[in-house]
Amino acid sequence: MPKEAAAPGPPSAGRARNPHTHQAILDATVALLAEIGYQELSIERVASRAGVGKATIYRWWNSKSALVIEAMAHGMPLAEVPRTGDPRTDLRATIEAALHTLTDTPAGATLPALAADIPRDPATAERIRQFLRPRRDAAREVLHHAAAVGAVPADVDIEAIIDLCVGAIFYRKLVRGVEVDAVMVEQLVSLVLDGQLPRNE
Amino acid sequence: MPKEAAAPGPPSAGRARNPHTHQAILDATVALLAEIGYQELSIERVASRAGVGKATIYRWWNSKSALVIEAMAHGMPLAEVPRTGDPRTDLRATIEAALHTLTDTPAGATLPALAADIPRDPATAERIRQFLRPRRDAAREVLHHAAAVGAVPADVDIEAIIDLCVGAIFYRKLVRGVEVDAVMVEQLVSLVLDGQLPRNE
Amino acid sequence: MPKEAAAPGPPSAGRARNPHTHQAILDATVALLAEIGYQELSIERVASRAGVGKATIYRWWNSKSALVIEAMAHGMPLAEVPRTGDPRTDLRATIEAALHTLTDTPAGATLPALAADIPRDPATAERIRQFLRPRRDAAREVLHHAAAVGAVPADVDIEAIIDLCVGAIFYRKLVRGVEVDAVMVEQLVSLVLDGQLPRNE
Amino acid sequence: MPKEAAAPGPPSAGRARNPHTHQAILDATVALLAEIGYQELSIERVASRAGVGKATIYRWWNSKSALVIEAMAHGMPLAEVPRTGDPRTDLRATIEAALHTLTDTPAGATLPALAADIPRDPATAERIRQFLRPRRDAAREVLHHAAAVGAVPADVDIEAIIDLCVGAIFYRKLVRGVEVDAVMVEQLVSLVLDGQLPRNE
DNA sequence: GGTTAAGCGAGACGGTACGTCCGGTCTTATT
DNA sequence: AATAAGACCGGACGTACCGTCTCGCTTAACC
Repeated sequence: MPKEAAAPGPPSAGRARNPHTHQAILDATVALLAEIGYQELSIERVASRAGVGKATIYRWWNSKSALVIEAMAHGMPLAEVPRTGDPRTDLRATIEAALHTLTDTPAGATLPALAADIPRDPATAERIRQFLRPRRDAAREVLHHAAAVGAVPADVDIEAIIDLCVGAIFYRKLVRGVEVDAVMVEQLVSLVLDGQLPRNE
Repeated sequence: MPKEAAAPGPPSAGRARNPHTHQAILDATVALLAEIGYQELSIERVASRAGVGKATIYRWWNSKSALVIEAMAHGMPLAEVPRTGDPRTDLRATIEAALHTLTDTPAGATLPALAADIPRDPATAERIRQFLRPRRDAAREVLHHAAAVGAVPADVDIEAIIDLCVGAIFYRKLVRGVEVDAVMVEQLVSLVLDGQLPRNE
Repeated sequence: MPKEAAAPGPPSAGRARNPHTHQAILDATVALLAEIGYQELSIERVASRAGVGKATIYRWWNSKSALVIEAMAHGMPLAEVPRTGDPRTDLRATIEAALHTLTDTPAGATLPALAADIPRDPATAERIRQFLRPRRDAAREVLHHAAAVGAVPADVDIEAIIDLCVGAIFYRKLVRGVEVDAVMVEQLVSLVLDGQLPRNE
Repeated sequence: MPKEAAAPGPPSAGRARNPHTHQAILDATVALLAEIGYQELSIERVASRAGVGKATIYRWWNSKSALVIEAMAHGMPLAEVPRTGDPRTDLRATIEAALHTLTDTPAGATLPALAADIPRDPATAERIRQFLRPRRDAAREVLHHAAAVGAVPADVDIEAIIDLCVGAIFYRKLVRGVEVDAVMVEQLVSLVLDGQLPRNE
């Protein structure tokens, strides 16, 4: 997101922003993220790949993390999760989608690095939430429906449930570096819908 | 941990490693971690702070993350969690200790950055687990005891429980940048001991 | 001097050049020259100081040196040298005026930088001469009068005399960085009027 | 000249300076000076041409002018002026050598730019004098000999004579951009040896 | 107890990237 | 049509670190 989104404030003079340039930068960022990862991605490389001056990037984004998050938010498609209406099926699909995003897309590998930037730039937290928002919205709807049909208690804390499920996957896979398998997905589904603590098989 | 702990290679002649130097490096790393954080910490600064040549650091650790994890493992005390024998009390204390570590110590701010290094150097995952191990051991014991006294089912998947609890806190605080309060701790205790999903107050 | 002083091109329609703008640019240039010197002066700063677009400057001057020379020519007053009719007095005053210009005004500090631009843009040489012309005219008149009254030989090469005197001062002060004092002025006066080579005191 | 020539003070530790690197930088500087001139020469280009890191250049020279002057001092040969013992012949040859240096070598085109740096870095003046010193020494000797044999007055101010001759050429050619021909050389010789002011032909 | 190889500090080195400034050019809206 | 504002590409700035490489000194471990 640019330093100032589309503030209609003062009509301002000057040349208008070139939208092609803007898009080229985001595209180059997404491409490099997939190719070389967040750590190796440098503003210099993005500029060169996008055929753009470095200053143009710094004009609109004040840090690598800001650029990357906007690129991810605009350039990484939401997993299309079919909604059946069955709480169990839908919840399982939602968790699997989260697992997929964290495990199989550049976003997964990138999120810890972005999170690491929060202490240095608190605005990063808001940007991360902005990226997560649409994914989280989908999960919230599924749980909301589950509560509506009585599959979970009506006063369940949906935000906490989401943090539990995503957090467990995130932590196991991205922090501890342990593979997350279908068993864990099933454990999470059972936990939410059956109040069943994870058991050993 | 040095590249080769006690390599029995050709002990022919030569000189042994200087333990003072080794310790000075770890101390400087811990100090800098607390002062300026992981991102700003550079090998060069550690060397200068420790009064040591850069090459000496590279001789024993092959990356910043390796050095930092060893420094954290040796230089950051384990929270002393008193054990009462009461599952609820002990579990709450354990979760609070985890929360404290993630929230109030340099380790919390550092973990995401270390995790971000995993894709580049898979050995990092093992090192992170090594740092987490003693903390995790404590939690495992508490849950083991809870299972023994019937406070949780006997066949509960202790590893999954730990990932759930720590993951939820980690994710909410360190990834989403949202404060974690006592309510969440209570929710986690209830979840584990009562099979009670988090509810809104 | 504008690229086309009075371009008689297609005066058809359109709008005339704004003389206020023109003067504001020259004023800003003179001010910045005095404040920060030629090297630090940038078109960007001049534009900003003058409240003018960069393109407006580039439209009328094609280089920093062209702008600065015109600004100096129009914005730096000629030293008022009183003419007594006495060759020695007038010559001394003329040399002192040159010394003053080279030593105590921004022009002195700027001339070497402008000269340095000659190899890149030969037009610079003509512009420099244009700035020097009125100063040189004054000196020429003094020497002309001296020749007329027989204080110097009638066929003396006035241009060479001027280059000798100004060159010696310029070279000693601005190239070698050595202070030029009253002794040197006297040496030059004696050289021209008495044919007396410089002596040690 | 490096920031600290060869100060034998503290024997200092650390790796010794690599003389090949040092020479490669000076060589690249001289080559670029001849090819593209002082203004277009950038530290970046020198580094790349010499196959050297930029920081290595900055370690030993703190500015472009410092580097260029040392390169010129070490990389540009002194004109070999044969000494006959005849004051007129030798003086003429000396002046012609100076004319040659200022007119036909990169040094000439470079000197005004270096001089322009003096106000920003006074140390530049000393560096320029260092470059001029051997050339000036040669001239001084010639004039010294002329004084010894009575071709010029015994108490002549040799430094002033040199500034007069070199200054006149420098100023006419490099500042005013006017060609300097053999006539001027002859005028200078006559001035010094005959006390003859320049005359029109 | 003398020899010797490794440990070590210091720091030079080739690189890469940083974040900034400016040069020139071009576009937009205003006057 | 000339302008103020300012976006844009490109190039260079001077700095910080990276990880590697000498240097010359010190010191433990072996003969």
